[in-house]
Amino acid sequence: MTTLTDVTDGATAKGEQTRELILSTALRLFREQGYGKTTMRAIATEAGVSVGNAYYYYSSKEHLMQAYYDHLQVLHREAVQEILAGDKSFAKRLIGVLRTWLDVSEPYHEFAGTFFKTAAEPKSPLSPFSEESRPAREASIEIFRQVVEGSDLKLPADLRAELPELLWLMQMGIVLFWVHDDSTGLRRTRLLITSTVPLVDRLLRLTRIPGVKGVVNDLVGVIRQLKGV
Amino acid sequence: MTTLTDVTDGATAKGEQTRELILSTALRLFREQGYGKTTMRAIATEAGVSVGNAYYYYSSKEHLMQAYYDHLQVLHREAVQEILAGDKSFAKRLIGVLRTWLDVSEPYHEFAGTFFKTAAEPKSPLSPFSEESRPAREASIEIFRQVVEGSDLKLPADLRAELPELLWLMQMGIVLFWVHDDSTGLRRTRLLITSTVPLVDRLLRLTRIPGVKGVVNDLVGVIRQLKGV
DNA sequence: TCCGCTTCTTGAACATGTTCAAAAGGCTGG
DNA sequence: CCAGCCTTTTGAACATGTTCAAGAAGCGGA
Repeated sequence: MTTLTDVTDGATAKGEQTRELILSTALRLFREQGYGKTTMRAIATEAGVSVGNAYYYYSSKEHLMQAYYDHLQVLHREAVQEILAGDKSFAKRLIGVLRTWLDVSEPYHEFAGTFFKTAAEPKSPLSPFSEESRPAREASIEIFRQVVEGSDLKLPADLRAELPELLWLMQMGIVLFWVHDDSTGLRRTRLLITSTVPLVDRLLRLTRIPGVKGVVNDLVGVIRQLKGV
Repeated sequence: MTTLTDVTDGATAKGEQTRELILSTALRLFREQGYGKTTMRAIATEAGVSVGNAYYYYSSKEHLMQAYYDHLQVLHREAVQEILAGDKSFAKRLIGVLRTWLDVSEPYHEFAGTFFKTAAEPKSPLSPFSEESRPAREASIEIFRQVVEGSDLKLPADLRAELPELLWLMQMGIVLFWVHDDSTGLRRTRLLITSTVPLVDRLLRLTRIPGVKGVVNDLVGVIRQLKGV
């Protein structure tokens, strides 16, 4: 059920401690030397346990990555509350949320690529679309729901209902870009955000124009259809 | 220089033969048992050569995948000429090209995920955005240039110039969807194509409306900026 | 023909993610 | 305190992608 862990039933306090020791050691090594160069043996040795023990808690190296991702999720959600409590402008809220994600994730940028490599594989439970990562995904979408709800944006109800998920998809796109971005200070990704958000904002407000509205309605229909089928 | 091969200088006829033997054996095994379950040892044995010999021609298992991808590219380009010579309707041309890609790629759908897994990793030379796959990418974009050029679509010049690359991006999106699509007969991906293409078509024709035009201009500007920076 | 150079081929060795049977540790009811 | 049972831990063994030093094969020129 949980995405973070593989074993939770009958867990012991000692066990929990070991699990966290392994995770924190792994994340530190990932940060220090990258995902690829960190071996399971190194993680185990550094944490003072055996290799098999690491596998007892995390069924693969990639699951350790997944755990990191969930961790980021929580950090993001927390870091974003201030912004969501303040501004009412839709564009500002969206920019704030996206930039915060960037800030929170920055320390991991170098090896994040490896995670999204795995995430791109459909069968992998680590895919952002998978059943297993549903909780994390929904938590993410929830943030965008807050972005929309608390904003000044006026929209037809059906589009408004669909929007959070669309914004999440937009974020996935930005993440994809971010992963490939090796400009200093992530200049290009920041540029992407500051230039696309106002566009999205304007585009959404254009939905009042009759001709545009028709297209948008169809678009929403398509998305619904694809989700259902 | 080439994307298909690692060693080309001073190649012998015999050498070329071995290279092709290894590639065709690999592709066959990939198709028969999937990418993951096909070991380099199996490929070598089946081809009647040593493991090291396979590595002499293809510097990694993933490069064998890359070779398959280039192969698909050629098949697609050829299969698409008939359509491009016929219809003038932009929507029909685009649908035709996308569907043909689907048909050409169908036999490999099962293990294609593994390729795109790799492709999603930024540093990988197999990434569709990488320098190494530039030739394949440009060949792909060229197809979409043909789609636009020979069509009845009337567009502002700057958008028209940018459009082929945007359509290629759209195809990347569809591929991403396709990789995740396990519906029978790829029903969902086909649905995605038949429902989004008319939308794109309508959206493009909307660019005459002043308010929309402004947004589109900005969008083109953003894309240019991001490509340049 | 023989020498030297490049091309090609080999297979053992290596690195590392993963598995598994066995043992150790710890808890609870009797 | 013991027996039984679940949790935790171990490390050797395994699978497989990859490397590499060594040799074989081919070829062109003297």
